[in-house]
Amino acid sequence: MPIITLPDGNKKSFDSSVTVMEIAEAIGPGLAKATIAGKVNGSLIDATIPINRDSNVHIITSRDIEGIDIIRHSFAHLLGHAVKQLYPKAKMAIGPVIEDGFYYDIYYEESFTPDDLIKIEKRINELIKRDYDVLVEVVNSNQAYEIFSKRNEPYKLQIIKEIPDGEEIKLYHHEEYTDMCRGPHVPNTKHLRAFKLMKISGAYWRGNCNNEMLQRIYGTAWANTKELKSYLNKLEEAEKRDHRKIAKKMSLYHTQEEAPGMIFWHPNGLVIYQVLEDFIRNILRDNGYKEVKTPQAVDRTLWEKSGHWEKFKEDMFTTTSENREYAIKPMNCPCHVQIFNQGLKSYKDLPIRLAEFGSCHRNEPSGSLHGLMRVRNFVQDDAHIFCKESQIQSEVSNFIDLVFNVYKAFGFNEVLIKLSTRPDKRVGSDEIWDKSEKALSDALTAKNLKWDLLPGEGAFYGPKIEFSLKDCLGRIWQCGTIQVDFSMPERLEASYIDEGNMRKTPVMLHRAILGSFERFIGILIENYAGRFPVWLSPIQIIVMSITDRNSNNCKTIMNKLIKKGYRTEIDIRNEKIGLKIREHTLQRIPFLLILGDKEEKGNLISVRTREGKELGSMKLENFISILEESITQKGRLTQSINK
RNA sequence: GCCCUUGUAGCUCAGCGGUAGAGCACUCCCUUGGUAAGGGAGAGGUCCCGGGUUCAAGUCCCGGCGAGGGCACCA
Repeated sequence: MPIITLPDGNKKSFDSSVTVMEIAEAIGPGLAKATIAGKVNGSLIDATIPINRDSNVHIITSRDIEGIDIIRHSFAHLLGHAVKQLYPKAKMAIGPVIEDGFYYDIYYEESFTPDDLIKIEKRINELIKRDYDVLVEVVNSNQAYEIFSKRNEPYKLQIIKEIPDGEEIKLYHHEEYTDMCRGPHVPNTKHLRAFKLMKISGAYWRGNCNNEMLQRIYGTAWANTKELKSYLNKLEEAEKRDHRKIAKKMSLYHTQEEAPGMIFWHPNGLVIYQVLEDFIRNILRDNGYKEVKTPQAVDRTLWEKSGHWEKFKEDMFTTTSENREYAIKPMNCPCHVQIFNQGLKSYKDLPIRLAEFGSCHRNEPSGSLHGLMRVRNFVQDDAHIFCKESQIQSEVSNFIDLVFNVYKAFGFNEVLIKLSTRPDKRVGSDEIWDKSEKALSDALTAKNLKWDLLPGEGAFYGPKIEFSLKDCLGRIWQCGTIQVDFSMPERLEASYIDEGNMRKTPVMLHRAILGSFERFIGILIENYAGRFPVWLSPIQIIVMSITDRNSNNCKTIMNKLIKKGYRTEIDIRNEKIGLKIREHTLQRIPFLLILGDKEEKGNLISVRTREGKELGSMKLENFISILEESITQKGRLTQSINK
């Protein structure tokens, strides 16, 4: 006699065990029709599985987030149903839910092409129309093993082998197709309507590159076609923000075959780069850092000492001279230790903070290169803090504040924080790792920040905090970082004299705020869709003439602005003002000045913004104060004259 | 590095066995026009590189290189 309590507090009692679907039917046929699954005492359950005990039940429909996830998960099965009909020899591996959709990893001898995708999509649509019931069956692992042996699904068998004995396994029958899953799933395919297969790619079985490569089919799925359409629209819009496309249009940089993964910065792009560098340089100076510059190529023995050679020799560019082998530096830290090592240091000198905008080369795998986001030659706003153990906490804490202050200037509203702990392949004792991991997590906890733990993802010399930002398609890129390193100073024989006149090894903190300029600029381009805040804008002002008569006046105004340090260009072509406005608006220049006879006579300028707002005629001084205001504001998220 | 896709004019792309195309940009001419495209003419291509198939190859096949999307990697 289960008594069911609904979210609104209403109680219903039933004579015998009851399913979520039956509860929904008891409430109303509309709800029953919409029922996807239930949340019983907090855990999700299939709509057709009986409940025997008194329970709190929440009926899940496509309006719940859980409901959409269930739809996506069931779509993965439906994809399996279609694939096995079209390609009976395919072996199904795993088909989980991901953000916005699902995928299925499949082994199949021939490779799937985009044409196959269309075929599969068509078959799914045919299956959908049958509105068949999805049947759940609970079995034990022996039964499951037998079933998937018969069905000749080796990957499923491998998964079953890893499920502890005695644990129940749920099978979901989609007509003749059977899949295995924790569930829950939709009770009927009528809930599966809005989907699109998106792409195929390779994926290693179990994510291990020593295993065979499977074919992964990605799909997106939604509660209804309206949501699907709006998602596809959003995607299309997001793709327009792609930094590679915008950078080409704005002539920020280019790459070419002869230098894969390396950037040819054009004048426009270098402006952004230099503004950022100056910005950071000032911040470092104000925060007790000293800037240094170290060699580009260093003898291999130093990298052997630091431990990089052993782990990364394949990933470094090397060069030789007179029988000596050099590595083009992949990072600055060993060189900074060399600077620290010059002269005897006292505990009174610590912390010593050495910063460098050092150009580094890493021979990244070709498949990982991605526009500005992942390159083989980059410059970080890198610095290393040499300090005593007792100073770690405050250094880390101050650094976190610094990162957030800097990021605020760009107006980012989503910074992801991750703490990565000891990897399998590492140097240093467990005791040291315990200490460093604790130092980092304590600093984060003390600031009340939300962060994710990534076990095993730390650097080989120490744990790290990462500050990541998202690109236009939601891909996550690490930018800022702080890493504790007890090992490298020791390996490279750094030391200081402590209070007791003893030689001690300092702790080293590796840290970067922006990370690589390349990546950070990539993120900025996508974040602003190329409409840089005025302080970063490659060209801040374009001065345009109405007719040839106004050319000289344009030049005069331009020169005045350039003299004051504003990045200004002129357009005195024999073209109509409408065309000039269009072109420079598309070039995302924040301020467009229009100079005609009227302005010349009144000693005025006419100002228009790239957002299409006409600010009217004004004196140059007035315009400069508007300019100053927007430059000072940087990219902070407050009201702007441009918004 | 692995899997799939892809590489044609400065840019965006069409052509997919039979003498290289469009729009925009560019050059020249006309137009001096007031807040997102004025008009006309012209010039521009070892169709990524190297092999092969064919009477004939941007077009089909193989190999390389680059790029795009994933996977793996990421000091």
